[in-house]
Amino acid sequence: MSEEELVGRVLVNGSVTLCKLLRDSAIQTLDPIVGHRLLGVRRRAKVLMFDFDSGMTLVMHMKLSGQWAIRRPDGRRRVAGHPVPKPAQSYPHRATHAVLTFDDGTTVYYSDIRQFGWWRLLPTPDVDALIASFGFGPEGTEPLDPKAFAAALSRRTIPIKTLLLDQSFVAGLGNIYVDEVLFAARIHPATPANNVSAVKRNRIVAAIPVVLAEGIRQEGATIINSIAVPENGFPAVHGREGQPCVRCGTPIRKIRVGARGTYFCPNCQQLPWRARVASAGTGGD
DNA sequence: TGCGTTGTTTCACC
DNA sequence: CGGTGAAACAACGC
Repeated sequence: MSEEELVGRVLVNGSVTLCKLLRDSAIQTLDPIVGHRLLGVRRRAKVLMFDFDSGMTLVMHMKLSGQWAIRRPDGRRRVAGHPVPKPAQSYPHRATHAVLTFDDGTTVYYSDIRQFGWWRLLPTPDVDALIASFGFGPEGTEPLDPKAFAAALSRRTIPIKTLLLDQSFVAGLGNIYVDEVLFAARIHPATPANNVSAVKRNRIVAAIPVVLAEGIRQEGATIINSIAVPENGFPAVHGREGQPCVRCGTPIRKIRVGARGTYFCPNCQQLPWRARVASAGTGGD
């Protein structure tokens, strides 16, 4: 969203009112980009990069509760990310920690109710090394190589959900979207990765880019206090504990997998026979 | 008030 | 050394 709205504009003002937003930044002020033109926007995994014509790049991660709200000079507004602050209310909100103003009158409000997100300002040539240091795997928004995916799964015993959350394995999936991918692929989230059949594996490969595309289209899922407000039936399972499965009507269940809240349909997503036996044999559940 | 929340890192251990 | 699982951390709302 930011690309079409902001690229080509000059940043005329940038204020950060939460010191720790730039805590780990090489440069602790936005001064080096104020008065400069935004040349382009990039994304890798969940990291956004804004390249300015001063040779500096603003890099950011919104973590679990970051939000971008763009207000155009004509009053039109676009909001992406966390649902709080409510898009309809007035900005800045109590949770607004940075405001950017561009030369056409466009204003960007960055809010983060949990304050876990971060911004870093650094020379553009240093960005690649920073991104490399994160060790991201292949982009989930791009088609994955099914052979490499199969080989990787066969070597891992951890729950498939935990593996899909690993950004060095596939980059871009968070807790909500992993649950949605596994629902689309009809796989129990606790299934050991090496017990996922070839058919189900291919369903995962197909589902990942589709789920991420829908998440991006919606500009973030609306989940407030663990309760989803689905749009067009999405999210289908995450945040819908006790509500009927959109496919079979069975109440959605919530469990913990790898210490993460995990939603699934107990009818559509069953453990394979091998995993059930293994889990019964060790007395686990 | 302590627990839940998520993305990520760190830790002990095999 | 790498896979694993658990714990830690960030801050806040309920």
